[in-house]
Amino acid sequence: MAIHKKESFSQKEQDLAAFAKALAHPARIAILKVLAQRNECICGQIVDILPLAQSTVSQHLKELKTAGLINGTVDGPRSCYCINWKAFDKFNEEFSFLFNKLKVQNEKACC
Amino acid sequence: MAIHKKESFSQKEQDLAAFAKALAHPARIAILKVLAQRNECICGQIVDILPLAQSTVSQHLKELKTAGLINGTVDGPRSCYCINWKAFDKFNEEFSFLFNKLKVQNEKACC
DNA sequence: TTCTTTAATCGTATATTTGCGATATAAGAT
DNA sequence: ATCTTATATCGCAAATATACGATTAAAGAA
Repeated sequence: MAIHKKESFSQKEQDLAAFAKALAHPARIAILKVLAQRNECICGQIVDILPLAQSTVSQHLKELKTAGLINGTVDGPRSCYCINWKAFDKFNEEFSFLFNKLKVQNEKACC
Repeated sequence: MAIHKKESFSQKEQDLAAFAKALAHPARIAILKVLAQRNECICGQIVDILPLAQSTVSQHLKELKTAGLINGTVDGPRSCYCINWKAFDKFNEEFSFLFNKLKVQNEKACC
């Protein structure tokens, strides 16, 4: 592909895309669902639920954390994770700003 | 990676992930923004705005269309696109159902 | 100290995505 | 019929993502 052009887009566009990207895998959706239901979880509990190897789950958790969707803290030999609701709120807002606001003013018939 | 395991997740998880995936690139966010602002656009107008080749834009449009985020109809030699607001509403709902509802009941302190 | 438990990271194979030029297609204009 | 315009598709190269086993790291238990 030669060169990636992601940088040529606005920061907001990149941020929204990055958030969406973190959600763009069913395993990560499933992880978030578990965290939402239980408020917090250690990695092992998630490994027990998902049909994936420990290393794979750990990698997905890392991506979610890097993207800012979850928080994680070390607790002895284990790691505790929970959803970063503030991030969800922020992106929900950005998303609405970009689309829903515009939607109201021009949900006309189109092609 | 051997085998893809996406199939082992629930349909709703897969659907949400697929929607997010369509949003997971700044170029596609930018395209949606343009469509939201102008209600409808032909491919060439988008090509003029984005810093990408015509073939690349066409590919992104195809992905958005396949994922159901936009509608597209042939209009003589050109193609007209617009946002499929119904899809946005549907996924907004799914998303809220999965996360926001749970959020209200347990936005406790966590790790 | 050594053993066990828990999780992160490394290395690697494979699949998918991104991007572009070139080409094909389709319809209106000449 | 040929030319022009607008877009889709093909073929390819490079970058990323996905998945897992093996290894490492870190801390509590024996």
